[in-house]
Amino acid sequence: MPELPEVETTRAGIEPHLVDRTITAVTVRENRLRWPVSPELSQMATGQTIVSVERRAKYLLIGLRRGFVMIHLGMSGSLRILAQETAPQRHDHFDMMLDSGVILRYRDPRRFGSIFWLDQLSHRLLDQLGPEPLGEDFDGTTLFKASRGKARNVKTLIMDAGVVVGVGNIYANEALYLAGIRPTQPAGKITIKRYHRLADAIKSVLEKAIAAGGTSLRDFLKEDGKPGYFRHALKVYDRAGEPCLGCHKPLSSVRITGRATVFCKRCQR
DNA sequence: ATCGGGACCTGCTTGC
DNA sequence: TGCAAGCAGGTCCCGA
Repeated sequence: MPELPEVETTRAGIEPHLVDRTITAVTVRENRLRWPVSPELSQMATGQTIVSVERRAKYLLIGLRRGFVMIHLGMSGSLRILAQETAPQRHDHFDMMLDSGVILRYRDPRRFGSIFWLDQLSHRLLDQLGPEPLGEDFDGTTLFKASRGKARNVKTLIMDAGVVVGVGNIYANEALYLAGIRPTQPAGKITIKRYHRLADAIKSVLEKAIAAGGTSLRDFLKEDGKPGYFRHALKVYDRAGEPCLGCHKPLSSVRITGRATVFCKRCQR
């Protein structure tokens, strides 16, 4: 479900409910996620005050006076803010109770997500990540340099978290369409000029998606239970066979490393 | 070193 | 109607 805009939407939504609150209890109902939930999490976090709610790539980082709770939503995860205790549903794996009475509840049917306790802001899953796409240290030159000598296709390149983080399947398709670049193009053959267009397209589509509250396709809901509205702005994702919004030819689809890839043969070269 | 594919899960849609 | 196959927003890890 969540790519960077959905994670950022969630972060911004939960932040005001969490900062300056004290954690009164942590409940782990199911610890078998992508990796086991850190066994010390409940003991370390309970009684502590939350000082920040940040995001790095698709990880949420809840900063406490001492240590961090790190959450990844995987494919089907979501966080909700509950004003009061309600009976947990199937797949509600984790609760964090606050002194305000609010509960932060984690749901993840497929259990591809993860929840870790971190003593410090360092983790093997964080330390190898590339730059943030909306940061100043990411631009066309970043992509150009990472692509030299690479035979892999450009879509796989921009979805590689070691190159740039946060670009998942929806926004990779959208950004390549906006930049007029065919997803199957070998990354090593693309000019720096076109990589500048692509980096700009990535920034643009992510910013617009964040402003719209993310993309709700099947089951993504914001922390308040409402959907995001960027779905209506998608130009190619989930539109295979439908007319290109530019030239009206039917959109083509292929699979690239197992992922649905939609593009326009005329508008993307 | 680089790359593609498998693996991890559940739930919904599609097609026979 | 029922059942099985196929597919889904992620990404680590392994073997080639």
